[in-house]
Formats: sequence, C-alpha cells, structure tokens
Amino acid sequence: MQEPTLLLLTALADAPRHGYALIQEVAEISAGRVRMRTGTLYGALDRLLQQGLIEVEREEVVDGRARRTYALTEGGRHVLAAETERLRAVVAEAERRMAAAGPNARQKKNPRVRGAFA
Amino acid sequence: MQEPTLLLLTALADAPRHGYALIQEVAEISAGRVRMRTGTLYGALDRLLQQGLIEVEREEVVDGRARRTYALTEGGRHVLAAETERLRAVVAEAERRMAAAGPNARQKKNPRVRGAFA
DNA sequence: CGCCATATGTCGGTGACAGGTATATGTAGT
DNA sequence: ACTACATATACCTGTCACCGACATATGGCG
Repeated sequence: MQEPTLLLLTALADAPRHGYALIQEVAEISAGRVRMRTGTLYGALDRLLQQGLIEVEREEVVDGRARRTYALTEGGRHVLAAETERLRAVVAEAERRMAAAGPNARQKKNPRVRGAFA
Repeated sequence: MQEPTLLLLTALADAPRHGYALIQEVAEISAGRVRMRTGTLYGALDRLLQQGLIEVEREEVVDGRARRTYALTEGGRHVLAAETERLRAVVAEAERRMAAAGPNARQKKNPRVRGAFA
C-alpha cells in the first residue's frame, strides 16, 4: 500500500466523505504536501471498493451535481489499524538505528544531495 | 518512496552493509514479513546510488566472493529522517481519527474482507 | 556429487500512481 | 454577459518501483 491510498483510508477514518472532499482532506492531512489528482483518486477508490476496504454509503444529487459518498468498511478499518501499527514499528526501528549511528556517524565533505525528493 | 526502499535505508542507518546482508537485515527488521528479492534489491540500490542517498563504501573479495558494501550518505540520512518524521505524522493522524470514530463507528453485518493484503 | 548458503546481477511483466483530458453545473468577479 | 474558478465525476496513457524468475559463481556440508 502506497501513501496516497493510506491517506485516503485515513481521511475516511473519522467520517464518510465523497470523492472531491477526499482530495481536500488528504491535502489537509498532509499539510498541503500531497495534492491528489482525480486519476489517482478514482483509480484508488475503485481498487479499495473492489478489495472491500471501503463501500458506497450513499449517492445523492446536491445542487445538480452527483455526489457519491464513501465509507470505511469493518475490513478497511482493520487494514488501516494494521497498516499504522506496522508503519509505527518501522519508524521506531529507523529512529532507533539512526540514534545508534548518530554519535559516531562519519561526516563526509561532499553530501551532494542530488534530486532528493523529500 | 515505497516500503522496500524505506527498509533498505533503515537497514543502512546504523552501519554499512553489502547487498546480500541487506536482504537478511530487511527480513529481520520487518519480523520476517518482507522477503526482498534480488531484483528489487539491486534495482533499488542503483536508484539510491544515482540519487546520492547511498554510496559504495568499499569493494572487496571475501572467500572468493565479490562483496560490495553500501553506506548511507549525509543526504540519505536526511531523507530517512524526513521520511520517518512524515510517516510518524500520518500514523498519528490516522490513529487520532480512528479513535475519534471508534466509539460510534457503526458496525456492519458483513465485513467480507476479501484479499486484504495486511 | 548434489544441495544449500553466499553473493552478484539481468530481464520481463504487473500494478499503483501521475498527469492530462473530458464533461457538467453553480458561484463570483469584471 | 463573459470569464474564471470551485465542485464533482470519470477515462486514458505513460512511467516507474517492485515482483518473480532466471543466470552466474564460489565455498561448505553430507
């Protein structure tokens, strides 16, 4: 599971939401870092729907615009819980190792951080 | 960045290691969950090398077998730190939302967790 | 001698995601 | 009235990380 998908499940964790609202919610959760495209969104929703992690809670028409609201299923909630648990363990391990190497980590003169995405 | 790559950086966080040792280290970190294939490993190493996040620390021949040892660069250490920080925030947010919905989360009769990978 | 662990690498396929485009309506600015 | 933007859905194509299989080679064990 990649980050966009994880953020989607997270955005649905406290309340059901429709597609467009999820884009905004994801942007908010990630502090503006992740601007999810519609292609990514609806592709991911289809996938999650198929996996039974989310379900269509209701379909309505608001102001002449169709709106489909999605909700986490029980299974989706379990997967999200397991995923966060797993990630927390990895994060803890990474931090433990960085701390262990920190004191005597050798310093190079030319870090030369090329494209570094983060 | 996907999990295999993150685990690779984590495995290098406390000490330099060579390719094959990284596969075992990753398995250990993930409690046996992730069994990294050589295709994934060397592809990822090439990518990380190119991005300047790791570097070849030394090449030697041990018992007739070539061994290439990789180490995190300064840049790689920064990226790993940023990545863990970011993930920690997402995990915290997901847990906060799950707790917020938990008390009154409606229970469905047919969870029907299909392939759920986690 | 065969099998396994160690150790490196390549190649083809798959699937998630990015980016662009299409469609349609309501709202706000000029 | 025209333009631009926000809301809201959906498809389609390309890219890239990862998977699985295969290839190659040495050393140790039974």
